[in-house]
Amino acid sequence: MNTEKKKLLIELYGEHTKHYVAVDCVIFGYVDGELKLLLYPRSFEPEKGNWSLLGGFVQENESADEAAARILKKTTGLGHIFMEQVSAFADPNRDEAARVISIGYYALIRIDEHDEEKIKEFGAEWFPFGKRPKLIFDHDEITEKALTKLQQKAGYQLVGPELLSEMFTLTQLRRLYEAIFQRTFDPGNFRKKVLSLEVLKRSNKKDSTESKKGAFFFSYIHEKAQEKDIGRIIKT
Amino acid sequence: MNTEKKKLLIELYGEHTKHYVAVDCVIFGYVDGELKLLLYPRSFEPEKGNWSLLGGFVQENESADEAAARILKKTTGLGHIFMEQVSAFADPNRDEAARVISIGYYALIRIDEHDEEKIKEFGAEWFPFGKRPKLIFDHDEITEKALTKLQQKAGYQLVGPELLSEMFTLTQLRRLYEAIFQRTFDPGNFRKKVLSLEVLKRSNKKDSTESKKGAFFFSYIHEKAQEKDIGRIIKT
DNA sequence: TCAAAAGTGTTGCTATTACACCCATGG
DNA sequence: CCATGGGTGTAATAGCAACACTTTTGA
Repeated sequence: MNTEKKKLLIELYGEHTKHYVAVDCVIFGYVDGELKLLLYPRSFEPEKGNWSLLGGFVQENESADEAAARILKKTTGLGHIFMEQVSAFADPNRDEAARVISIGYYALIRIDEHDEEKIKEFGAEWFPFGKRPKLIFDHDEITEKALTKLQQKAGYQLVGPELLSEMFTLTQLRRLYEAIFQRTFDPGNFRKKVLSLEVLKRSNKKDSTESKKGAFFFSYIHEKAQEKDIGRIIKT
Repeated sequence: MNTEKKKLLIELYGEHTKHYVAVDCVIFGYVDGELKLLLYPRSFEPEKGNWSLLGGFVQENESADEAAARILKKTTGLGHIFMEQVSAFADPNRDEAARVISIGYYALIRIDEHDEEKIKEFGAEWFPFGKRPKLIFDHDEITEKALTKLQQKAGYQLVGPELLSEMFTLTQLRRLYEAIFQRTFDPGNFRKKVLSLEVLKRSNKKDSTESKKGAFFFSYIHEKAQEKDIGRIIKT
């Protein structure tokens, strides 16, 4: 298409309204048997100082995925993080200052690996999911939808590797699942189910901090896990 | 918040780029044992004349849901239609003429109820899902994601009422499910499964067009169906 | 009368649940 | 030496898939 023509088209589209488009990130972490949420005090009016999701505007030449990754990198120091889009939120009154259409994301990060300095610099804090403060605008709604999406994902694929460290015991993995699904799982049955997927490799190291006997550390076999369709793990 | 302050904020947001935001609708219908898709020839450049999803821009004071409903109403004459958001599509190069962020939706409509005149007026046509033409931009991707979402929904809730007429036989419902999931279901097992949900009411009328014996018409008990969590119907 | 769909019943298998029980060991 | 989590085994059950079989009636 030549420039002349392109100019014409832009004029054609031009009769329509343009909108601010932002991304808002629900950042999940996990530590001490609890699912956590990384929240930020909003740095400008309106709602300045109140807790909000990590957000930012989508710029000229980046996709929403790229915008979310850029903002996450800038504020946590982490790249190559698992992220997934939740949905778009486009109520014209969702942001009281101006119309901003937001695309919601959730991210899973290993709390022990992030850059604490950077997080402090922005005043961010980790909250237990169940004890999070009220958030600004529709961020509570975004957060709840994000948890639902996370549960869906965790129901079909093991989410251990994204939230735990490289090596973990099956009890740690079970507690993570208990945190995500807000229910308990039978230790024996959970172990059998998870091992039957054949995506975990047992190391010869043991963790002795959580029990007298000591529990073997497992790690994720990434290649095997890629093979699609390991089927439903948790029935909801 | 006073106007003075508000003005200031808008200026604050103002440093960021604004974007065109559109909605694109994957319109599913069902007739003659086939899942159908309603497609439109694009009315302006670029890609003028090529097949595309039904789309339109999100205006100043409407949500994306409202925009989708408005556009659907305008082009099919139908209101109160089941619609669900698929996801946002925000690749900066997805539309070759200008950057347009699109929010994808899918809709389920009863083919026999729509306004045929209106559809003709726009040159739209129904295509069997499996024999649809190549679509413009990323509309094929939107379409595939929409089918996945539809399958997810149909796996947990009966989608009969949205796509069939008020009264339907269990065989008709089964064929609809076979079309959605692109596989066959055992007639006996499907019947038992569906009836066990207790959301269908048998009428005393029979349909005699499809078999010698005649099959009872069923209708949907809307109140019962609203009760959340009828559980997984189809395991995928 | 018989093909073809409607509708019911039976059977075998698999996945899930609940729970019993042994193991190892730090306090 | 015993309480605690690690780890294995098992019996009861529920859900599902496969398919046999019976009913009805128009062509």
